[in-house]
Amino acid sequence: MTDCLSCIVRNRAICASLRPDELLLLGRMGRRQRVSSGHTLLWEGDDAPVVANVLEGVLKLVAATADGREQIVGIVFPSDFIGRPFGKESPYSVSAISAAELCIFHRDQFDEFAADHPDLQQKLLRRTLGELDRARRWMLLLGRKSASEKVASFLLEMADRLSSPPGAADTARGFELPFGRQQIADILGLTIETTSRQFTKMRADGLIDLPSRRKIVINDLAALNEMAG
Amino acid sequence: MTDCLSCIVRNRAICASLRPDELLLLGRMGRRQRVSSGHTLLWEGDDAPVVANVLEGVLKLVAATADGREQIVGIVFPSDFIGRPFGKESPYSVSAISAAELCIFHRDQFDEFAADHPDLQQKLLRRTLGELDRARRWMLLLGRKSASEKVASFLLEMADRLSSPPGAADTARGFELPFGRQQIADILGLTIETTSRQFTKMRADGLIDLPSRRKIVINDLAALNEMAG
DNA sequence: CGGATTTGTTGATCAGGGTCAATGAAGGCG
DNA sequence: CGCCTTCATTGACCCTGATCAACAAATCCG
Repeated sequence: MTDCLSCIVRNRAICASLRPDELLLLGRMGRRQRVSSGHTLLWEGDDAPVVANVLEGVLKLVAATADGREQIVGIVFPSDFIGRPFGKESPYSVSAISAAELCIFHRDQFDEFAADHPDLQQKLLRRTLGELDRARRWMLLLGRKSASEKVASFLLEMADRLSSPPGAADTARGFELPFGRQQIADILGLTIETTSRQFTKMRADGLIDLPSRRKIVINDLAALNEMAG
Repeated sequence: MTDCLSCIVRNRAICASLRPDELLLLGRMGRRQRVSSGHTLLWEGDDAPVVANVLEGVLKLVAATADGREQIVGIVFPSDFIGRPFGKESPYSVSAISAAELCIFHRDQFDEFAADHPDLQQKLLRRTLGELDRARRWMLLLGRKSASEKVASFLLEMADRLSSPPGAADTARGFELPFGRQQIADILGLTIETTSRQFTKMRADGLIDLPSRRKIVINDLAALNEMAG
């Protein structure tokens, strides 16, 4: 595997807890892999033999009913961790929604390594606790919010998670979503039509601009916050 | 604090990872506390200065919108762990829904102890990963399932989690829910009326019996599984 | 550049589940 | 024991968001 020390997510991924010598060891176990948009890494219900760090790109975690309805239950960004340490099959599938680059480990090897490196395990625990908090706020959205509240909440969260990179010129208060409308619908527990109508309405009301399919510009943050409930 | 070695959840809680001498140390930090039904331990948004093991009783984790709509985002049973290690305020409130007995620790003290005891931390990580999986399956239910599918799924999960204690005579395939109808509605993202109607319909269709308010007897497990989607 | 395909928008209609309201059944407590 | 409070059920009605369908706009490629 190529050099962990120069890894783009070196300081943000769980590896940040490791010393250079430990990193070298872990690095030998891992291997980089590019996956193209749309590719599914892990299937719901199958045994998940790998875990990974995301270096680049965005992936989705999808749970589905027997008759094919889909709910996105997690969104994975660079520096996030994928997979299910400590055995068990994956309770959801994992697919790339943009071209992505991963740093993949065999689960068993990773588990073993983690057991010997408490700091790594603590990083993983912190991350998992954060994910759990996020999932639970999301449950409130899915269970109790109206379509307009859902879309407003979504835009605010995305603005927060996507427009942060400090290098970027945030002159434009805009950002580019890594999702299409159907995926947004699958995140919010709505249909694509309702989602689209909400976007249209928000634009008509002047809350946002939609300069292109995936671009969002927020005009009235306060109103959006109000709307999110 | 009283004796950890004779604790009812000794072998099921995260403490199971500790040796007797370690247990003694942790035991000195903790204190038992009874809480009565309805009492709220932690409030959403407030700093959460404590973590705890549940010895007895059932608690709920509740997230709410500004205007008071509530969604139950977690259910806590004996041997489960409560609270948010590693700082931060609690993103949901925690209330007892039956009389309960807890084993409470100061968060900072607990964090410190955990940092020195990797096995404990691993147990906590496993538990948290399990909770995250559960939360995600729950998201599918909230976002994509119909009222009847929600209630069927709920009954199946409760049958699984509640009727298991091996000592109990499972002659009757029945079990007693620790929730009232409103709480079930808050778990499923429904209103109390819809929930009630679904129960009534299932009884009319012979799938279940309702010998008393909180008792459930499952007559047709296969049909219920079918219905859960 | 231009046809084909995918993705998004808009409209019309419908139904699942919410809301409001009344009644009934349990459980609590003096 | 019997009143009172809480909790659950049932009914009537309505509204949000789903469904079905047509069309428009990007994007993909040869």
